[in-house]
Amino acid sequence: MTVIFSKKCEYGMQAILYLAAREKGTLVSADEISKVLKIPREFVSKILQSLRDSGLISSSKGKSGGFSLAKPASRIKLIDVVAAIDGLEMFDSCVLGFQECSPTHPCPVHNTWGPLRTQTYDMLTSETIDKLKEKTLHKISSL
Amino acid sequence: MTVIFSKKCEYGMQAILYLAAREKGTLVSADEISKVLKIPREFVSKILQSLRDSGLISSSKGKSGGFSLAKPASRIKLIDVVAAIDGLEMFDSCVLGFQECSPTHPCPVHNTWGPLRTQTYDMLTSETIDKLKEKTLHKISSL
DNA sequence: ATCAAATCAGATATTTTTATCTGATTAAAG
DNA sequence: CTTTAATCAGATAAAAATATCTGATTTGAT
Ligand code: SF4
Ligand code: SF4
Repeated sequence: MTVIFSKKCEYGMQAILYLAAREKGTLVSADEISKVLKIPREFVSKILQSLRDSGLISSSKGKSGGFSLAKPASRIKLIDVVAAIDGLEMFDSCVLGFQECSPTHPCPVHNTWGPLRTQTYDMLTSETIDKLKEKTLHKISSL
Repeated sequence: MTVIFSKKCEYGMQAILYLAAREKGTLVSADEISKVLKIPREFVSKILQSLRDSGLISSSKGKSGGFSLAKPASRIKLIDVVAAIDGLEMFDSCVLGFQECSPTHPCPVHNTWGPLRTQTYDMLTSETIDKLKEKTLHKISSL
């Protein structure tokens, strides 16, 4: 089973939250992120590379290189990470796994699942990651 | 990515809903379920076997054998299928994938995700599958 | 008795996800 | 210029999820 998002996506969200919390213009290495968030080093490294390809973060090579947000935290939302890694299809698909999905042929849990799905989407869309900074730092302090 | 539940679990929910909708004491073969719900035959067969092991449905072997609910549809809920196949851990875990989870160290989306998770649980828990019968039939007619 | 149609258990295969390895490149610092 | 610490791309490995196969057993109908 999974909890909505793939590991890649979860780690990606954690990492970008960490970058936002950590940022004062500084570059953060994959190694640091790996240690703080307890994510396998090479794995998070690959995820960071893909987020860079998506334009959410940028990177510098060489000694004292690392990663940083590609734009202000006030302009990045968690949904951006989801879109970049897992894609947004889940917000159009049925929780019961039925293929067809239309208002005229709702699945049996349509009435309750529909609104929940929308709320989940809103949760990822409404707040920019700078707003989540404090809570991220508090959370990380407990890892 | 996944949409909360594994394929096995989605198929299991579909199958048990179909059994509830189809039931007039009749036995339903794995082949019929496979064809109606468009699920690979051998795969749904395995899933049905595991639901039988869990005591949710019962089966008869031999010609004109098949599956039926082990108890009245009014006493089965979708959460039973989730518990039997995927387990209930998702309702205790973090949408961002953080390991530790406690009210004192909430993850950054705690305030919004917590209630949503509870609502999702409620959705699967509040209605018994006989209540979903009509909508299931309508849904299936469109496959 | 034989046949046909079904479940059943266990093995196997395929695909996807998760994770690691290898070696190349880059750039700062000594 | 050499060392060191980092990203990078591509290949590979390991694990989990998804799907199929194989042959045995059961049971109703012919
Ligand atoms: S919950 Fe409603 S909208 Fe979503 S797939 Fe089912 S029928 Fe379609
Ligand atoms: S959402 Fe809240 S309860 Fe759930 S894991 Fe995050 S902190 Fe814990």
